[in-house]
Amino acid sequence: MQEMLSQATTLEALQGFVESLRDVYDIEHLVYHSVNPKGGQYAALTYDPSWVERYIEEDYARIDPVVQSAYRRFHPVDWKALDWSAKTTRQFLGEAIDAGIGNQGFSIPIRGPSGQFALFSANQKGNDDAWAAYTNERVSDLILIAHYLNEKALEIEGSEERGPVRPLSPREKDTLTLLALGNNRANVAETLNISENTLRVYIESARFKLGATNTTHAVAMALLHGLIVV
Amino acid sequence: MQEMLSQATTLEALQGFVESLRDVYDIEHLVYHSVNPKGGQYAALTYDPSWVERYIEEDYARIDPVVQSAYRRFHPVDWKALDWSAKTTRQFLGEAIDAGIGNQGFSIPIRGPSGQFALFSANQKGNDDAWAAYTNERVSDLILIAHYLNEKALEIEGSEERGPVRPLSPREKDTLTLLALGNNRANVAETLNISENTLRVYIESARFKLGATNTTHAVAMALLHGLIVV
DNA sequence: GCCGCCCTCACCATTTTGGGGGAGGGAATA
DNA sequence: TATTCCCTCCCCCAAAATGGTGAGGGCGGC
Repeated sequence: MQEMLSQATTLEALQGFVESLRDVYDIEHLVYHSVNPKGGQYAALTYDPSWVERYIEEDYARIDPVVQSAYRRFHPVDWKALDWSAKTTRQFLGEAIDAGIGNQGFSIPIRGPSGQFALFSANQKGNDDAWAAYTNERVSDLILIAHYLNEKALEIEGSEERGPVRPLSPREKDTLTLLALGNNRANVAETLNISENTLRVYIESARFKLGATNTTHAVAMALLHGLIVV
Repeated sequence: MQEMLSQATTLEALQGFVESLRDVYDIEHLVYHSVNPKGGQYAALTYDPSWVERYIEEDYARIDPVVQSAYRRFHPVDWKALDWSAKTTRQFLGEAIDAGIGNQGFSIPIRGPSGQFALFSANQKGNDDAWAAYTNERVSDLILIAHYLNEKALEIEGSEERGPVRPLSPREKDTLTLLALGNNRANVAETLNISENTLRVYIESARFKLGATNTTHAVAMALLHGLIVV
């Protein structure tokens, strides 16, 4: 199976890979869904194309409780554990079921550097017990698949989503870190025991290196690039 | 093995688990190393305690090329592929080898929401070929272990590293997102087709919800909490 | 129906940032 | 040795952000 994946060099091939996986794993639907930072989405999945189109058209990722919940979790999420109570959520659920998505499912969140985020989901119709048995048996396999699939997808898409940036000097890192924590220039300068004038040089050079238009932008970019850790 | 892990309820038990894993996998050292956002670190590992102490004391995570490189990658990293040329890095390497760390190794980066980051590394002394054979055989197992180990560590530590925050309204998200991209208030207001005065209300209410002292802080917090996606 | 939250807009004084200069000493690298 | 960063400091002035306060309409939940 991994040999098959390693031969995939296009996103279309990934799509085919996911489809064949569905048969191997004897499940109705498998979905690899990459939510790129820039708002672009890519998916390799077994859903009905019309549902996919609608999902993207309506930007359902914003209300899809699976996406929203997985985005702030580490563990794989069983769909049963989600909150489906909100009105918009119930409506979304109704549409999804009409489109043939199973009532049982679980999703594995996958993260990369710079905020890359993807979901690998398996789902089908069925009762709770059967589903619990299935997930219990398959979860390790699916975690690994999620991992390799994401690795491959990033490789194909070109993982340099955010262009490379010049590394920051230690002082620049200190500066942006303290700014990210909510300090203003005066505070940061005091903390670092330097004059505010000096501090400004660091901020501006960091901004220049990052191609940022202002301090907020520079801090956001430094965080997203993993250049500073708060 | 997973049963053994599921019974671990303390960080000490995790330590024991990692030690027994080392024997099962016939390797010199295994290291689970969680780098918490706040700068706190936790590790379950098989290194010499004096090296661990020194590592923490000197804050070597800041210069350790394994940590630095893994932090901005998705794939597991083989230590051979790293850049060991910088002076401080070579010195660090010398100290590490003196402390008994193997010359061959690889590390699997693991990420959670809100910027949680951990590393699971395996290493030992040996030549390149033997190491390549070992990693090729074991990498899938180790990826899974890394996954479960991190899941368990977060569970034990309490994964609410950053206190919960009130959710942001759609307009607040829009606002912070556009600010994170480097727009100033005037631009954002124009983009959203609202007056700058209105925009300010969103910024301030977002700041209030997040407990942020200024816009930069609010944007940084929103990014780290996964409340906005840029 | 009331309460809370969201969306929208306004004004004014003050504080904070940004733009654009210049300058010296030190460390590292090519 | 020359060049390139890095760290440190200074000045002036314009532009932008912030703090505080007030206010109306809408929607959804209890």
